[in-house]
Amino acid sequence: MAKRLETMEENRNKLVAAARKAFADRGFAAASMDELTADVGLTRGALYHNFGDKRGLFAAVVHQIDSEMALRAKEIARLADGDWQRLLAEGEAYIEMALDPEVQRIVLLDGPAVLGDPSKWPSQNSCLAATRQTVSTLLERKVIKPLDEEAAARLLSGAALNAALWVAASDSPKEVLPKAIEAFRAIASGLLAVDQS
Amino acid sequence: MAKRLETMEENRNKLVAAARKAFADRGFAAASMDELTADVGLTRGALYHNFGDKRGLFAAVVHQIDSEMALRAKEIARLADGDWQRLLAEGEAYIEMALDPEVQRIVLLDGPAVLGDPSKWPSQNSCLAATRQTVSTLLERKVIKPLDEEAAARLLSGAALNAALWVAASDSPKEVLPKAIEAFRAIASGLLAVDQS
DNA sequence: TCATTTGATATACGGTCCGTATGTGAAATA
DNA sequence: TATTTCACATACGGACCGTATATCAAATGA
Repeated sequence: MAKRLETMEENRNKLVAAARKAFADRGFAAASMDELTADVGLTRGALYHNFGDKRGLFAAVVHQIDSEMALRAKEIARLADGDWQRLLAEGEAYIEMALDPEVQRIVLLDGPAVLGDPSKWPSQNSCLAATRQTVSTLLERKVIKPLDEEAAARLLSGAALNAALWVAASDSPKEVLPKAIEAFRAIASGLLAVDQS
Repeated sequence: MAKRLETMEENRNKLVAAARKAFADRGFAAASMDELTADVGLTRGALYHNFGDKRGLFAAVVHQIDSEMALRAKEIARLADGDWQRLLAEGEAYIEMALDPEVQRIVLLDGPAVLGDPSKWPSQNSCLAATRQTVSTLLERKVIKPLDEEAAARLLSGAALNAALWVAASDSPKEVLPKAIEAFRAIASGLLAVDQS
Protein backbone atom coordinates (compact mmCIF):
# COMPACT_ATOMS: atom_id res chain seq x y z
CA MET A 1 0.00 0.00 0.00
CA ALA A 2 1.15 3.51 -0.72
CA LYS A 3 -0.25 5.45 2.17
CA ARG A 4 3.06 7.22 2.70
CA LEU A 5 3.08 8.66 -0.78
CA GLU A 6 -0.54 9.60 -0.56
CA THR A 7 -0.28 11.70 2.57
CA MET A 8 2.96 13.16 1.30
CA GLU A 9 1.16 14.33 -1.81
CA GLU A 10 -1.59 15.80 0.32
CA ASN A 11 0.87 17.66 2.48
CA ARG A 12 2.67 19.07 -0.53
CA ASN A 13 -0.62 20.33 -1.89
CA LYS A 14 -1.54 21.86 1.44
CA LEU A 15 1.79 23.65 1.63
CA VAL A 16 1.61 24.98 -1.90
CA ALA A 17 -1.93 26.21 -1.33
CA ALA A 18 -0.98 27.96 1.91
CA ALA A 19 2.15 29.38 0.33
CA ARG A 20 0.23 30.68 -2.62
CA LYS A 21 -2.03 32.62 -0.32
CA ALA A 22 0.78 33.88 1.90
CA PHE A 23 3.02 34.95 -0.98
CA ALA A 24 0.11 36.69 -2.70
CA ASP A 25 -1.02 38.50 0.43
CA ARG A 26 2.31 39.55 1.90
CA GLY A 27 4.92 39.13 -0.79
CA PHE A 28 7.85 36.74 -0.74
CA ALA A 29 10.00 38.50 1.83
CA ALA A 30 7.29 39.05 4.42
CA ALA A 31 5.74 35.60 4.17
CA SER A 32 6.62 33.62 7.30
CA MET A 33 7.33 29.95 6.82
CA ASP A 34 6.50 29.21 10.45
CA GLU A 35 3.09 30.78 10.16
CA LEU A 36 2.37 29.30 6.75
CA THR A 37 3.10 25.74 7.78
CA ALA A 38 1.24 26.05 11.07
CA ASP A 39 -1.84 27.18 9.15
CA VAL A 40 -2.12 23.74 7.60
CA GLY A 41 -1.15 21.80 10.72
CA LEU A 42 2.47 21.15 9.79
CA THR A 43 5.87 22.52 10.71
CA ARG A 44 8.79 23.79 8.71
CA GLY A 45 10.19 20.29 8.82
CA ALA A 46 7.73 19.20 6.15
CA LEU A 47 8.52 22.26 4.10
CA TYR A 48 12.27 21.81 4.05
CA HIS A 49 11.97 18.11 3.43
CA ASN A 50 9.69 18.57 0.42
CA PHE A 51 10.89 21.79 -1.15
CA GLY A 52 14.45 22.34 0.03
CA ASP A 53 14.05 25.96 1.04
CA LYS A 54 11.79 28.97 0.86
CA ARG A 55 12.69 29.63 -2.75
CA GLY A 56 11.86 26.04 -3.65
CA LEU A 57 8.37 26.42 -2.29
CA PHE A 58 8.03 29.72 -4.09
CA ALA A 59 9.11 28.13 -7.34
CA ALA A 60 6.46 25.45 -6.89
CA VAL A 61 3.80 28.11 -6.46
CA VAL A 62 5.00 29.98 -9.55
CA HIS A 63 4.91 26.75 -11.49
CA GLN A 64 1.34 26.10 -10.44
CA ILE A 65 0.12 29.54 -11.42
CA ASP A 66 2.04 29.40 -14.64
CA SER A 67 0.41 26.10 -15.54
CA GLU A 68 -3.01 27.59 -15.03
CA MET A 69 -2.08 30.51 -17.24
CA ALA A 70 -0.82 28.17 -19.93
CA LEU A 71 -4.09 26.28 -19.84
CA ARG A 72 -6.05 29.45 -20.33
CA ALA A 73 -3.72 30.64 -23.08
CA LYS A 74 -4.24 27.37 -24.94
CA GLU A 75 -7.99 27.76 -24.70
CA ILE A 76 -7.80 31.33 -25.99
CA ALA A 77 -5.59 30.26 -28.86
CA ARG A 78 -7.95 27.44 -29.77
CA LEU A 79 -10.85 29.84 -30.13
CA ALA A 80 -8.96 32.37 -32.21
CA ASP A 81 -9.78 32.74 -35.87
CA GLY A 82 -6.52 32.68 -37.79
CA ASP A 83 -2.91 33.04 -36.73
CA TRP A 84 -2.79 36.79 -36.54
CA GLN A 85 -5.97 36.98 -34.50
CA ARG A 86 -4.50 34.35 -32.25
CA LEU A 87 -1.46 36.49 -31.55
CA LEU A 88 -3.66 39.42 -30.62
CA ALA A 89 -5.92 37.25 -28.52
CA GLU A 90 -3.01 35.77 -26.62
CA GLY A 91 -1.63 39.20 -25.85
CA GLU A 92 -4.96 40.47 -24.65
CA ALA A 93 -5.47 37.36 -22.56
CA TYR A 94 -2.08 37.96 -21.01
CA ILE A 95 -3.09 41.50 -20.12
CA GLU A 96 -6.29 40.30 -18.51
CA MET A 97 -4.63 37.50 -16.59
CA ALA A 98 -2.11 39.94 -15.21
CA LEU A 99 -4.96 41.83 -13.58
CA ASP A 100 -5.23 39.02 -11.04
CA PRO A 101 -3.47 40.21 -7.86
CA GLU A 102 -1.99 36.74 -7.36
CA VAL A 103 -0.42 36.78 -10.79
CA GLN A 104 0.86 40.28 -10.32
CA ARG A 105 2.46 39.88 -6.96
CA ILE A 106 3.84 36.37 -7.35
CA VAL A 107 4.64 36.02 -11.04
CA LEU A 108 5.30 39.57 -12.17
CA LEU A 109 6.75 41.36 -9.15
CA ASP A 110 8.43 38.86 -6.85
CA GLY A 111 9.05 36.20 -9.48
CA PRO A 112 11.88 37.89 -11.36
CA ALA A 113 13.45 39.26 -8.18
CA VAL A 114 13.51 35.87 -6.47
CA LEU A 115 14.02 33.44 -9.35
CA GLY A 116 15.78 35.62 -11.90
CA ASP A 117 14.93 35.98 -15.57
CA PRO A 118 11.68 34.20 -16.45
CA SER A 119 13.33 32.44 -19.38
CA LYS A 120 15.28 30.38 -16.86
CA TRP A 121 12.36 29.37 -14.67
CA PRO A 122 11.52 25.69 -14.26
CA SER A 123 8.02 26.50 -15.52
CA GLN A 124 9.62 28.30 -18.47
CA ASN A 125 7.00 31.01 -18.48
CA SER A 126 4.21 29.45 -20.47
CA CYS A 127 2.73 32.69 -21.74
CA LEU A 128 5.97 33.73 -23.32
CA ALA A 129 6.26 30.24 -24.80
CA ALA A 130 2.80 30.46 -26.33
CA THR A 131 3.57 33.83 -27.87
CA ARG A 132 6.84 32.53 -29.25
CA GLN A 133 5.04 29.58 -30.80
CA THR A 134 2.50 31.79 -32.51
CA VAL A 135 5.16 34.22 -33.68
CA SER A 136 7.05 31.30 -35.15
CA THR A 137 4.06 30.27 -37.24
CA LEU A 138 3.50 33.84 -38.41
CA LEU A 139 7.13 34.10 -39.41
CA GLU A 140 6.93 30.94 -41.49
CA ARG A 141 3.89 32.20 -43.30
CA LYS A 142 5.51 35.59 -43.79
CA VAL A 143 2.60 37.35 -42.16
CA ILE A 144 5.02 39.42 -40.10
CA LYS A 145 8.33 41.07 -40.89
CA PRO A 146 11.41 38.80 -40.87
CA LEU A 147 12.47 39.60 -37.32
CA ASP A 148 14.18 37.47 -34.74
CA GLU A 149 11.57 35.12 -33.32
CA GLU A 150 12.60 35.44 -29.72
CA ALA A 151 12.94 39.22 -29.98
CA ALA A 152 9.45 39.66 -31.37
CA ALA A 153 7.93 37.36 -28.77
CA ARG A 154 9.75 39.08 -25.94
CA LEU A 155 8.77 42.56 -26.98
CA LEU A 156 5.15 41.61 -27.42
CA SER A 157 4.84 39.88 -24.09
CA GLY A 158 6.80 42.70 -22.48
CA ALA A 159 4.42 45.27 -23.87
CA ALA A 160 1.45 43.25 -22.69
CA LEU A 161 3.00 42.81 -19.28
CA ASN A 162 3.58 46.50 -18.76
CA ALA A 163 0.13 47.27 -20.06
CA ALA A 164 -1.24 44.96 -17.41
CA LEU A 165 0.79 46.53 -14.63
CA TRP A 166 -0.44 49.92 -15.72
CA VAL A 167 -4.06 48.84 -15.80
CA ALA A 168 -3.75 47.19 -12.43
CA ALA A 169 -2.12 50.21 -10.81
CA SER A 170 -4.65 52.64 -12.21
CA ASP A 171 -7.60 53.95 -10.25
CA SER A 172 -10.27 52.53 -12.54
CA PRO A 173 -8.92 49.35 -14.15
CA LYS A 174 -12.11 48.51 -15.98
CA GLU A 175 -11.97 51.86 -17.69
CA VAL A 176 -8.39 51.82 -18.90
CA LEU A 177 -8.32 48.17 -19.92
CA PRO A 178 -9.79 48.86 -23.38
CA LYS A 179 -7.23 51.62 -23.91
CA ALA A 180 -4.45 49.21 -23.07
CA ILE A 181 -5.80 46.60 -25.45
CA GLU A 182 -6.17 49.18 -28.22
CA ALA A 183 -2.59 50.29 -27.77
CA PHE A 184 -1.44 46.69 -27.73
CA ARG A 185 -3.12 46.04 -31.06
CA ALA A 186 -1.50 49.11 -32.54
CA ILE A 187 1.93 48.09 -31.37
CA ALA A 188 1.47 44.52 -32.54
CA SER A 189 0.45 45.74 -35.99
CA GLY A 190 3.94 47.15 -36.31
CA LEU A 191 5.10 43.59 -36.83
CA LEU A 192 2.92 43.05 -39.88
CA ALA A 193 4.85 42.54 -43.09
CA VAL A 194 2.33 44.10 -45.44
CA ASP A 195 2.78 47.59 -46.76
CA GLN A 196 -0.70 46.93 -48.05
CA SER A 197 0.24 48.42 -51.41
CA MET B 1 29.68 77.30 10.32
CA ALA B 2 27.92 74.33 8.85
CA LYS B 3 30.36 71.54 9.52
CA ARG B 4 27.59 69.34 10.85
CA LEU B 5 25.62 69.53 7.64
CA GLU B 6 28.73 69.02 5.60
CA THR B 7 29.81 65.76 7.19
CA MET B 8 26.20 64.62 7.27
CA GLU B 9 26.06 65.09 3.52
CA GLU B 10 29.31 63.20 3.14
CA ASN B 11 28.01 60.34 5.23
CA ARG B 12 24.82 60.15 3.23
CA ASN B 13 26.82 59.98 0.04
CA LYS B 14 29.06 57.29 1.46
CA LEU B 15 26.08 55.24 2.51
CA VAL B 16 24.32 55.56 -0.83
CA ALA B 17 27.49 54.62 -2.67
CA ALA B 18 28.08 51.57 -0.49
CA ALA B 19 24.43 50.60 -0.72
CA ARG B 20 24.47 50.91 -4.49
CA LYS B 21 27.31 48.47 -4.66
CA ALA B 22 25.83 46.06 -2.13
CA PHE B 23 22.36 46.06 -3.68
CA ALA B 24 23.81 45.58 -7.15
CA ASP B 25 26.12 42.75 -6.10
CA ARG B 26 23.84 40.80 -3.79
CA GLY B 27 20.32 42.02 -4.36
CA PHE B 28 18.08 43.78 -1.88
CA ALA B 29 17.28 40.86 0.39
CA ALA B 30 20.83 39.59 0.79
CA ALA B 31 22.45 42.97 1.30
CA SER B 32 23.48 43.31 4.95
CA MET B 33 23.08 46.74 6.49
CA ASP B 34 25.67 45.94 9.14
CA GLU B 35 28.27 45.05 6.58
CA LEU B 36 27.41 47.90 4.27
CA THR B 37 27.72 50.57 6.92
CA ALA B 38 30.90 49.11 8.36
CA ASP B 39 32.46 49.27 4.90
CA VAL B 40 32.36 53.05 5.04
CA GLY B 41 33.31 53.34 8.70
CA LEU B 42 29.84 53.90 10.06
CA THR B 43 27.16 51.89 11.85
CA ARG B 44 23.52 51.28 11.25
CA GLY B 45 22.79 54.24 13.52
CA ALA B 46 23.71 56.64 10.73
CA LEU B 47 21.64 54.66 8.26
CA TYR B 48 18.45 54.63 10.26
CA HIS B 49 18.83 58.27 11.21
CA ASN B 50 19.27 59.40 7.60
CA PHE B 51 17.08 57.03 5.65
CA GLY B 52 14.52 55.63 8.07
CA ASP B 53 14.94 52.00 7.12
CA LYS B 54 16.42 49.62 4.58
CA ARG B 55 13.79 50.46 2.00
CA GLY B 56 14.48 54.16 2.44
CA LEU B 57 18.12 53.65 1.60
CA PHE B 58 17.15 51.49 -1.34
CA ALA B 59 14.79 54.18 -2.60
CA ALA B 60 17.63 56.70 -2.42
CA VAL B 61 19.81 54.43 -4.54
CA VAL B 62 17.04 53.93 -7.08
CA HIS B 63 16.55 57.67 -7.23
CA GLN B 64 20.23 58.24 -7.89
CA ILE B 65 20.38 55.72 -10.71
CA ASP B 66 17.15 56.99 -12.16
CA SER B 67 18.51 60.53 -12.23
CA GLU B 68 21.54 59.39 -14.15
CA MET B 69 19.31 57.60 -16.62
CA ALA B 70 17.19 60.70 -17.04
CA LEU B 71 20.27 62.76 -17.77
CA ARG B 72 21.34 60.37 -20.45
CA ALA B 73 17.85 60.19 -21.90
CA LYS B 74 17.79 63.98 -22.17
CA GLU B 75 21.09 64.00 -23.99
CA ILE B 76 19.87 61.33 -26.40
CA ALA B 77 16.67 63.23 -27.02
CA ARG B 78 18.60 66.44 -27.67
CA LEU B 79 20.67 64.80 -30.39
CA ALA B 80 17.72 63.19 -32.13
CA ASP B 81 16.57 64.52 -35.47
CA GLY B 82 12.84 64.99 -35.30
CA ASP B 83 10.20 63.79 -32.88
CA TRP B 84 9.76 60.34 -34.30
CA GLN B 85 13.46 59.68 -34.38
CA ARG B 86 13.61 60.90 -30.81
CA LEU B 87 11.06 58.32 -29.72
CA LEU B 88 13.05 55.57 -31.34
CA ALA B 89 16.30 56.87 -29.92
CA GLU B 90 14.89 57.03 -26.42
CA GLY B 91 13.66 53.47 -26.64
CA GLU B 92 16.98 52.21 -27.90
CA ALA B 93 18.82 54.16 -25.23
CA TYR B 94 16.58 52.56 -22.64
CA ILE B 95 17.46 49.13 -23.96
CA GLU B 96 21.14 49.88 -23.81
CA MET B 97 21.03 51.37 -20.35
CA ALA B 98 19.21 48.30 -19.10
CA LEU B 99 22.25 46.26 -20.07
CA ASP B 100 24.07 47.72 -17.08
CA PRO B 101 23.95 45.07 -14.32
CA GLU B 102 23.35 47.78 -11.73
CA VAL B 103 20.30 49.03 -13.58
CA GLN B 104 19.01 45.54 -14.10
CA ARG B 105 19.32 44.26 -10.58
CA ILE B 106 18.36 47.42 -8.71
CA VAL B 107 15.90 49.20 -10.96
CA LEU B 108 14.35 46.43 -13.01
CA LEU B 109 14.38 43.36 -10.79
CA ASP B 110 14.36 44.43 -7.15
CA GLY B 111 12.83 47.86 -7.70
CA PRO B 112 9.28 46.81 -8.47
CA ALA B 113 9.32 44.03 -5.88
CA VAL B 114 10.51 46.34 -3.09
CA LEU B 115 8.95 49.68 -4.00
CA GLY B 116 5.92 48.61 -6.00
CA ASP B 117 4.78 49.96 -9.33
CA PRO B 118 7.36 52.32 -10.87
CA SER B 119 4.72 54.97 -11.52
CA LYS B 120 4.54 55.51 -7.77
CA TRP B 121 8.25 55.79 -7.12
CA PRO B 122 9.63 59.00 -5.65
CA SER B 123 11.89 59.29 -8.67
CA GLN B 124 8.83 58.74 -10.89
CA ASN B 125 10.77 56.63 -13.32
CA SER B 126 12.41 59.20 -15.54
CA CYS B 127 12.67 57.00 -18.59
CA LEU B 128 8.97 56.37 -18.66
CA ALA B 129 8.42 60.10 -18.14
CA ALA B 130 10.64 60.97 -21.10
CA THR B 131 8.81 58.53 -23.33
CA ARG B 132 5.47 59.91 -22.22
CA GLN B 133 6.63 63.41 -23.02
CA THR B 134 7.73 62.47 -26.51
CA VAL B 135 4.57 60.49 -27.14
CA SER B 136 2.56 63.51 -26.09
CA THR B 137 4.27 65.67 -28.70
CA LEU B 138 3.76 63.06 -31.38
CA LEU B 139 0.08 62.82 -30.49
CA GLU B 140 -0.38 66.57 -30.81
CA ARG B 141 1.22 66.58 -34.21
CA LYS B 142 -0.82 63.56 -35.24
CA VAL B 143 2.27 61.61 -36.17
CA ILE B 144 0.94 58.60 -34.33
CA LYS B 145 -2.50 57.07 -34.00
CA PRO B 146 -4.88 58.71 -31.52
CA LEU B 147 -4.17 56.35 -28.65
CA ASP B 148 -4.15 56.96 -24.94
CA GLU B 149 -0.92 58.76 -24.12
CA GLU B 150 -0.09 56.80 -21.01
CA ALA B 151 -0.96 53.50 -22.66
CA ALA B 152 1.33 54.11 -25.61
CA ALA B 153 4.19 55.24 -23.38
CA ARG B 154 3.79 52.26 -21.08
CA LEU B 155 3.71 49.71 -23.84
CA LEU B 156 6.74 51.19 -25.54
CA SER B 157 8.85 51.33 -22.40
CA GLY B 158 7.60 47.89 -21.44
CA ALA B 159 8.68 46.48 -24.76
CA ALA B 160 12.08 48.14 -24.45
CA LEU B 161 12.45 46.87 -20.91
CA ASN B 162 11.77 43.29 -21.81
CA ALA B 163 14.00 43.56 -24.81
CA ALA B 164 16.77 44.65 -22.49
CA LEU B 165 16.18 41.81 -20.05
CA TRP B 166 16.31 39.39 -22.93
CA VAL B 167 19.52 40.81 -24.30
CA ALA B 168 21.09 40.82 -20.87
CA ALA B 169 20.11 37.23 -20.13
CA SER B 170 21.34 35.97 -23.47
CA ASP B 171 24.66 34.31 -24.00
CA SER B 172 26.02 36.85 -26.44
CA PRO B 173 24.48 40.22 -25.64
CA LYS B 174 26.42 42.14 -28.23
CA GLU B 175 25.06 39.85 -30.90
CA VAL B 176 21.40 39.98 -30.05
CA LEU B 177 21.29 43.68 -29.23
CA PRO B 178 20.78 44.71 -32.87
CA LYS B 179 17.96 42.17 -33.21
CA ALA B 180 16.28 43.64 -30.18
CA ILE B 181 16.59 47.15 -31.54
CA GLU B 182 15.25 46.09 -34.90
CA ALA B 183 12.26 44.46 -33.30
CA PHE B 184 11.69 47.53 -31.16
CA ARG B 185 11.60 49.75 -34.23
CA ALA B 186 9.11 47.44 -35.89
CA ILE B 187 6.85 47.46 -32.90
CA ALA B 188 7.09 51.20 -32.47
CA SER B 189 6.15 51.71 -36.10
CA GLY B 190 2.81 50.17 -35.26
CA LEU B 191 1.97 53.44 -33.56
CA LEU B 192 2.45 55.51 -36.71
CA ALA B 193 -0.72 57.11 -38.03
CA VAL B 194 0.18 57.04 -41.71
CA ASP B 195 -1.14 54.37 -44.00
CA GLN B 196 1.42 55.91 -46.32
CA SER B 197 -1.12 55.87 -49.15
C1' DT C 1 35.84 81.84 26.47
C1' DC C 2 32.98 78.72 28.66
C1' DA C 3 28.59 76.59 29.91
C1' DT C 4 24.57 74.70 27.69
C1' DT C 5 21.95 72.62 24.21
C1' DT C 6 21.36 70.10 20.12
C1' DG C 7 21.49 66.31 17.21
C1' DA C 8 24.11 63.02 14.35
C1' DT C 9 25.90 58.78 15.18
C1' DA C 10 27.18 54.70 18.20
C1' DT C 11 25.77 51.08 21.30
C1' DA C 12 22.70 47.71 23.29
C1' DC C 13 18.66 44.96 23.10
C1' DG C 14 14.63 42.24 21.67
C1' DG C 15 12.35 39.71 18.40
C1' DT C 16 11.72 37.31 14.06
C1' DC C 17 13.12 34.37 10.73
C1' DC C 18 15.66 30.99 8.13
C1' DG C 19 18.41 26.69 7.45
C1' DT C 20 20.36 22.59 9.55
C1' DA C 21 21.18 18.88 12.64
C1' DT C 22 19.03 15.60 15.22
C1' DG C 23 15.15 13.00 17.14
C1' DT C 24 10.83 10.19 16.56
C1' DG C 25 7.16 7.40 15.41
C1' DA C 26 4.30 5.35 11.99
C1' DA C 27 4.41 2.87 7.72
C1' DA C 28 6.80 -0.34 4.81
C1' DT C 29 9.38 -4.59 4.66
C1' DA C 30 11.03 -9.20 5.45
C1' DT D 1 6.79 -9.71 14.85
C1' DA D 2 11.26 -7.53 14.46
C1' DT D 3 13.65 -4.28 11.70
C1' DT D 4 14.33 -0.64 8.65
C1' DT D 5 13.01 3.44 6.37
C1' DC D 6 11.76 8.04 5.99
C1' DA D 7 8.50 11.89 6.36
C1' DC D 8 8.01 15.09 9.56
C1' DA D 9 8.76 17.39 14.27
C1' DT D 10 11.87 19.46 17.48
C1' DA D 11 15.84 22.01 18.93
C1' DC D 12 19.60 24.95 17.99
C1' DG D 13 22.58 28.52 16.09
C1' DG D 14 23.23 32.55 13.62
C1' DA D 15 22.00 36.58 10.97
C1' DC D 16 19.44 40.42 10.47
C1' DC D 17 16.36 44.32 11.19
C1' DG D 18 14.28 48.14 13.82
C1' DT D 19 14.13 50.71 18.13
C1' DA D 20 15.39 52.64 22.43
C1' DT D 21 19.02 54.65 24.77
C1' DA D 22 23.64 56.62 25.33
C1' DT D 23 27.40 59.61 23.80
C1' DC D 24 30.11 63.20 22.29
C1' DA D 25 31.40 66.76 19.04
C1' DA D 26 29.50 70.84 17.07
C1' DA D 27 26.51 74.72 17.36
C1' DT D 28 24.76 78.36 20.28
C1' DG D 29 24.49 82.14 23.41
C1' DA D 30 26.02 84.92 27.15
